[in-house]
Amino acid sequence: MDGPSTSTSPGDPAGETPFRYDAALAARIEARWQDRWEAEQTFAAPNPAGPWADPEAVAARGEKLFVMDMFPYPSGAGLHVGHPLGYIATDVHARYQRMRGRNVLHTLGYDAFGLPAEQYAVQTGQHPRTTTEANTAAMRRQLRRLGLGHDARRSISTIDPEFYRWTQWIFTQLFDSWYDEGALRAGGPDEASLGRARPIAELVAELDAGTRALPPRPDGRTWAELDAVERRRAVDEHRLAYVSSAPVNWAPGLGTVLANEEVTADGRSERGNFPVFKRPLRQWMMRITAYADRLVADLDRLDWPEPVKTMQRHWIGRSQGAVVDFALAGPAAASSAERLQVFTTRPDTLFGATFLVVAPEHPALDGVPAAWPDAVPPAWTGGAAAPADAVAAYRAYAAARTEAERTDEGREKTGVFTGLRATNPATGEALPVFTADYVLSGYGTGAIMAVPGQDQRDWDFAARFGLPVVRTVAPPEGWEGEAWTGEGPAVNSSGDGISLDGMGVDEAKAAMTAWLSQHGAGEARTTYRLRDWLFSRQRYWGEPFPIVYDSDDLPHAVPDHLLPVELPEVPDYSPRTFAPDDVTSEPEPPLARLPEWVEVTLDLGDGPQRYRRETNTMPNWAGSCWYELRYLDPANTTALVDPEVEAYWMGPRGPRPDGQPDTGGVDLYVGGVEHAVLHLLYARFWHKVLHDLGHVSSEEPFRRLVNQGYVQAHAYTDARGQYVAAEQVVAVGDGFTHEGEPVTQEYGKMGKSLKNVVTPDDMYAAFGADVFRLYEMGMGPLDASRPWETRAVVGSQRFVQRLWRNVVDETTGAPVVVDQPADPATRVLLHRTIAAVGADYEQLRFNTAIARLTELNNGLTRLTAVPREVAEPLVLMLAPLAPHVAEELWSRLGHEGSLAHEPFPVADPALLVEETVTCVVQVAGKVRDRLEVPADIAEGELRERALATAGVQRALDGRGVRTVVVRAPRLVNVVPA
RNA sequence: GCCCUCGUAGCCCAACCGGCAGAGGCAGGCGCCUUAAAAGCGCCGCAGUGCGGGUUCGAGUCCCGCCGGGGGCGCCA
Repeated sequence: MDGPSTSTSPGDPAGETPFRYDAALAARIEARWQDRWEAEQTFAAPNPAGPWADPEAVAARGEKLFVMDMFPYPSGAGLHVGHPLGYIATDVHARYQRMRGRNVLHTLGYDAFGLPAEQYAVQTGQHPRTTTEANTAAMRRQLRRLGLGHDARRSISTIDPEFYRWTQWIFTQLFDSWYDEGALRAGGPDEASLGRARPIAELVAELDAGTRALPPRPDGRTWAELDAVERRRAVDEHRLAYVSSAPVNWAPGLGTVLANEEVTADGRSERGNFPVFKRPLRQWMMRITAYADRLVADLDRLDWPEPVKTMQRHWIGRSQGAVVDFALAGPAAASSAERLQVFTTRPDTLFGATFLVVAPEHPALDGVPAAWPDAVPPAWTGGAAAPADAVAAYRAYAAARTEAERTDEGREKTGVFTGLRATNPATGEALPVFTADYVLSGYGTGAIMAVPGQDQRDWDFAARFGLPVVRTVAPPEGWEGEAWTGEGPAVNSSGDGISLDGMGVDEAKAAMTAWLSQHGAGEARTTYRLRDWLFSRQRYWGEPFPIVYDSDDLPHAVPDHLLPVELPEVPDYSPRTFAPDDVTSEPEPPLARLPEWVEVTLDLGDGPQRYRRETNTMPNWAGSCWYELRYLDPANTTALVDPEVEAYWMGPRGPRPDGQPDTGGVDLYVGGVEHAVLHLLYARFWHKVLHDLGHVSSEEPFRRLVNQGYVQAHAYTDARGQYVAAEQVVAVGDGFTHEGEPVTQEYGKMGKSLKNVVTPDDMYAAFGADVFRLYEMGMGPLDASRPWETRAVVGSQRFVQRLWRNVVDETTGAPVVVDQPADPATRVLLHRTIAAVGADYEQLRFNTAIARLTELNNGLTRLTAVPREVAEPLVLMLAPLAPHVAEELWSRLGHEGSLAHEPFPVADPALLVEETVTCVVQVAGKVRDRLEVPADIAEGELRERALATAGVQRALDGRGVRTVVVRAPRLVNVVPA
């Protein structure tokens, strides 16, 4: 091993200690080991089958472990010290488990398609591929310098055609599938779970055979009576990936449509903060709603942070209630609809429904009466001469509002009478039907029964329009508020063969639902807040759809052998954007500007035909929906993953601790909580589809999820409120100054705009990667956010330096450990440390593991000579956290190979047993004395000795003793009379 | 408005099933080494756990109500 010959450390200008562990020496050690790991493929994980099949190597290792990070987006901004936090944590876990003998799969890919990459490219005037690949290369270099023990062979990039070939293939699987609600599903918590995806060909076969019928059509025709094109259109409505013309989120300022999940609560785009409008546009959708129930239910079988589960449950928003049919009455009989169906979670309040409200987009509004009925209050008509005029005016008003304006809660209710009346099935009363934008077209049936007595929104509307209120749940004594939404006995709720009066809410709901079913006026219904996933984007930098349209405008999947559909070069990759508030603009995908690409001749089985390619691209979530599977078998050219390989790394195991069947999935997935509903919900959905279709054995992609906290940093503003460079700020007394001027301390995310960025490269240069890793892991628990403090990093450096000096001579680089046995106290300390550190690693408590290792190391510092029997296990225990310096010391201690696969030290149980312990003697819960007692002391004896102590006698001061609580051998509590 | 989280020493954090509030680090103080210095060495810990109640022999830990920080949802019938 060649020593550093040319450079000397800053603290050693004379060059007398060339082997002092400083940043320069760390840099040389780290580079050397990184090269060696790469050359020796130290972290390559063998596969049991597939192109890399090496079953003997698999058999030679222990149980498998699949560890993953949420892969990075290679942005142009580069990394700051917050980004690697999770990567270091998974690396420590993976390295520890590798030393425990596990066959560990850990790698990292790049999520490189998407809007920000495209925007960055547009800004810099370069092709997105150029900037994205440069950013990826820069990030790879920064992360390699960190010493992550990844299997580099398995790294993927979503923009690689060999990768997105399979993204497109999965899309064709979704396109070629439908969800059969009635099909039996194997596995799952219940033996006879129903509902799974099936190939669309099976649906066609069943329709052909007559064993399944289409849902009733408006024209009343059956499958057999349809022509070929009509049949295709009917089938297309069942696909999991389908084209829809429903209202979608259109952001003119971005030039693209967005998924619900990408629109913020105030109705703007998450990217760019542009206004978003609801527009009916022809778009690709994913039928994620078919999986709503399973996506909720299976959360119970995942080891995920409770907040993430809660967010997903909330987002899916399962609510149980009933649909109720109201017959349309009077002049409206002319309209096409005969009845109006509403959804309610409170069927028990039906007797209190005094009017109905439909969304402005509701189809019933197409058939309103020609004239107002007699005696219509002027306030209801909106000043219009006839219902059709009033409705048209209101629809125009609603359409011009953004989602945010429509759903602003503080706003006064608006609406207009439709001229329609509908009969309450319980009371027989004809109720007026209004349209109002507080009712949403996409939820439930787009129509509600308004019960002002039990719903504040309805109360507000009723108050505005002078509508009656009937309370059907008695509010508590002295209630002076408006709508009462709580518990109470039902009142005013008797009618045709039913009385709910006196029942509690739950009982009344059940009784009313049963009555509705019996009378054909409604039934129980579960609805979800979750909507289908809008999957197309009018963007360049994404996966092209593997779809072509024929001369009848019917979509066809591009066959497997023609995948991937490569993203073509375009003269201009910028999307066409519009004024942010230009509601009437139409999306224009960049790919549509390439007629020679769009028009294509293909043979899809019936001879060469002309087809037109789909010109939308996929959203940037597509690649992250399944990338974990490709890590398993990245070289496989015949399948996205070999089934045996998938079963090995991700397949279900035995029952969970709670007795439910295991879902399978990645053993540990670490990432930020910001992906709680987007990526994690989409990925679960695709995984379940692949599971249903038999491509994967696991039911879920990620069995265990941990959210890492954020690294935040102080930022400073001057008197004008401008941010100043945080690194130049000095603490003065109670405050801070920048170039002598006082500044104000703030706290927030690290970023250019706050001028408080610290990069990993800064840390490598000043301390080296190992010290940086130790500092990041030592700051606190993985899931806690913590403030970055560069000046505190020196603590981690001192630790490594002390360890280095305990093992190596700073002048010669030779080991200084002795082969004499350790003294008993040191040996006991070592074994207690081994036990504690092992437990800490198991539970990802790296901060406390570091504390224990520091404690042991400090203990060795006090010895005149460090025994090898302590130094070696200490080096091994430190290896997951600070792998380079550990390898270096291991090597200087005389070992040939890497320690990456050395067994982790095991504590000697005999040395963990304490012979004597300190017993705390309390009186009335306050510590009054202490006793050194044998660890196995009998309860009775301990009681006697405790009562005899001076402290107890003094505290009792003559009082008697009521009871004595003895928790041998550690505690006695004397309770005075 | 509802839901989820977190409040321990100047700062970051430990404290297992309720059982001595302190493992580790930063900063600070004292001393050592040094001509001088430090990213060197050694030593130094009275904060009763945000506030107020409660349960218990005993509460940082469990329960209730507030206060403060962070996050999610948002007219979803």
